[in-house]
Amino acid sequence: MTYGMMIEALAAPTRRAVFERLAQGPASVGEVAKGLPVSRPAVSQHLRILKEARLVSERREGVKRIYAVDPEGLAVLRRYFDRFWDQALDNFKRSIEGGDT
Amino acid sequence: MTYGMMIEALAAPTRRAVFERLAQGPASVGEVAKGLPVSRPAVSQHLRILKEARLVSERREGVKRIYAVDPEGLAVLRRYFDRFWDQALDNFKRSIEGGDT
DNA sequence: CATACTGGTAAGTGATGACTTACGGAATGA
DNA sequence: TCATTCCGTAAGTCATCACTTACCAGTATG
Repeated sequence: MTYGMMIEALAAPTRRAVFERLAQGPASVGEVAKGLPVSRPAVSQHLRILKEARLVSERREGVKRIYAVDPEGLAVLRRYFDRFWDQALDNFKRSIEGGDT
Repeated sequence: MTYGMMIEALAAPTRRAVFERLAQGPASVGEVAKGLPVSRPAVSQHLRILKEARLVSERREGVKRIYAVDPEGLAVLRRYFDRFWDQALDNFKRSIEGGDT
């Protein structure tokens, strides 16, 4: 069910923006907040959700906390959609072959 | 921005269940509703969202409406995640190569 | 110690959204 | 035409959630 949390995490536009920012490269909370039209606490809350969903990881560096996307989490999501992709192609093929006996 | 609508569409658990049911094969509204713990109108509303997001397509068959997943929509989502996958691998490589001089 | 950064947490608010029941409307079969 | 089956839509409700401001804790630097 972990992919469920991931999809829900990426559903909120602002949170998706946070994630896409981190995809460009690791950043601190303040750095992410600077590029977004929301407050820093809002970003902090979004990062918590993303971290719980295993989409980003946190690394402490002195007084800062550096967040980065977690490749393993992304892999889970990719596998999820790949599965449906295969099923969809299967169904599509079957429907063409007129197999609705 | 169409992938945004898609992710938001798949965020709701019930709606994701509707989509996953259709991934197994096309079905009518009633058939989908029969396998879920929600009312038929609820399923109907979910299907509308999924259709607007281009994740499913509708085909009229007599008095019935057959819904099926739209492979093109799925392709858009896959491309979206593939892009981040590539970026994530790039960042990962860079971080290993100790490039934080 | 005092100050200035960092950032997580609490509490409150306004909006969104996922449901329900009730209804209407189109196609089939007698 | 009448009844039946299929389904979308309207309206209302309850919960969730994304955001704000205010506050507090930890780490450097004078």
